[in-house]
Order: sequence, then C-alpha cells, then structure tokens
Amino acid sequence: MHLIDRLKSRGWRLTAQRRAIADTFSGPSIHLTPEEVWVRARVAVPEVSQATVYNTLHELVRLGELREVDGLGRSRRYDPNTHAPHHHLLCDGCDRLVDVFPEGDLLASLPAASRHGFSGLQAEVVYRGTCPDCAPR
Amino acid sequence: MHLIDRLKSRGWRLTAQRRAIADTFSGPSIHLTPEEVWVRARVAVPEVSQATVYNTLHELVRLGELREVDGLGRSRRYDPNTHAPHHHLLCDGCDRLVDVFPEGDLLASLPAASRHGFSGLQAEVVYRGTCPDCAPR
DNA sequence: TTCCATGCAAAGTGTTTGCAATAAT
DNA sequence: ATTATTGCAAACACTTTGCATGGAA
Repeated sequence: MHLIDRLKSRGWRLTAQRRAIADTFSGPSIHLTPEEVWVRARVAVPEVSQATVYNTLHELVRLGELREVDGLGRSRRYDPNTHAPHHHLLCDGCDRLVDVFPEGDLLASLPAASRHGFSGLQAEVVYRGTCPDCAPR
Repeated sequence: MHLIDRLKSRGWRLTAQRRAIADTFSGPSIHLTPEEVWVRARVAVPEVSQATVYNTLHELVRLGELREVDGLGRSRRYDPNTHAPHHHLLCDGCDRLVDVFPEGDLLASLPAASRHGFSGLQAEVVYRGTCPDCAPR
C-alpha cells in the first residue's frame, strides 16, 4: 500500500498541501529539512505555509511514516526510511547524508558493566568523514 | 597543567568571568548547557552575561578544552572530557547523559562496501535507553 | 596605554502556537 | 453541515552579532 493510501485509511483528510508534502519524500535515501520540504512542496502548491509543513511532518512522524534525525546541523532532517533500521554517514565537508546498514550487533560494544543499569538500550551511530567530492586531491 | 594555566599560557586574558565559566567544568562526566553554565557562573560572578558565556564556550571548544555535543535536546551541551575518546548513554526519560567507553573497533561495523568512498571515518555513538530511576517497576 | 573582553540589546534562526477563514468529508 | 486543516502572524527558545564601555596586560 502506498503512503497516501495508508494515510487515508487512517482517517487523514487528504488536502493538496498534505499530498504535496508527502510527495517530497519519494525515494529511499532522502533527508530533507523542513525548509527544503517547504520549497519543494510549493512547486506543486504555491500557497502552502511553513506551519502546515511543520504540522504535517509531525503527523507523519507520529504515524511512523517519517523518522526525525537530529543533531546533524542547525535544522532537523526527516527520513522516509522507517522500514529498514539504519544509521547515517555524514560528510563533514558538504553535509551530505547517506543511509548505511552496519553489520553485527552494535550493542555488543557496550559491556554490561558500562550500562549503568540502563534498560531497553539501542545504539544510534553517526559515521563522520569526508566524501569523495570533498576529499582534497 | 591545570585548565586555567593552559589557557593563560595560550595568551588568554584571565578575567573573573572566564575563570567562573571554566570552573563550572570541574569533574569528569559533566554535560552542561550554556544556560546551566550561565546559572552556575553567576554564583561566582553575578554580572556575567549570556553573551560572554557563549563567547567563552566557543573559545574553549576552539582550544580543544571542551567538546560540543549536539542533538540530544533543544540545547547544546558541553563536555570537558576531551582527553579520553568516548561516547554517550542517554536516558529517554530524564535526559541524563553518561559517558561510556565502548570496547572494540566501532568502525569495523561498517564494511568497506558501505563506506561510499568516504575517508577519515569516525563513529559517534549515542546509546539510548531508560535509566534505573526512570524504569517502571 | 593598548586593545581584548564584556554587557547590553537587537537581530537572526528554526520552531511552535492561537485563531479566524477555508475546505474535505 | 461538521469539523479538521490551513495560512497568517505573533510568540518562542536558543544563539549570534554590533558596539560603546571597561579592565587585563
């Protein structure tokens, strides 16, 4: 079932704005800021407001259709890949962000003695480096 | 050599404000927001301004005396532990942040085929979970 | 005496909110 | 006809900046 249909079946009122916003997330490895979503959505619906973009992004996160990615720059990014658990590879030069799928159990790196009694642990990894385009030659 | 002396030897003008700000970072596992630094520094120097706190924190980062930790809440946090490379364990309930020292090579989890040609890779891990105080019983 | 550091207040970002008008159902 | 959604603009939280004053060297 496609995104739009999933949303409809959950009682969403389907407006041109929401459709335009949801449509900006077609593709697997996309990480848009609210600003970028706004710019793109306005191509289809010029009168869409930033408030609606923010509202809709929050909704999509709440419904599990988007994942919020924090701490990679001044602005949040939204990632439509919620099916496959993954991590991120960030270029320090140009801020390019790529999905990556590390292998092995990342939690194994944290010995029980270092867990400070925490439960329900999960590991979130950001790999940082320099992408080929930004590498000095 | 102590922090204050290191700063002096690098040509810092030592003011009461800077001393008060630097002094808030005594201890190994401290992660203060600029606001928290401001509150604490004002105990010693009531007239210190937020601008000076921000200026000084930036300086300390530039000099390698503090590490900036992003993306763990609305505000940045500053971490005085720059000697021992480490990662963070965050409580989803109360935002408590603890330094942890994972074992093994975290980069090994990312196969060459997944590195997209990036160079100079480093892994930054945030372990998330629920601390003992926040765990339902 | 020099000039860096400070405090203040204004401005800048990114995000959230209140509310009347609008449009999907 | 109902009521969720929208756009606007104001409010917000955090951070940065400009500039005259003050203080360390």
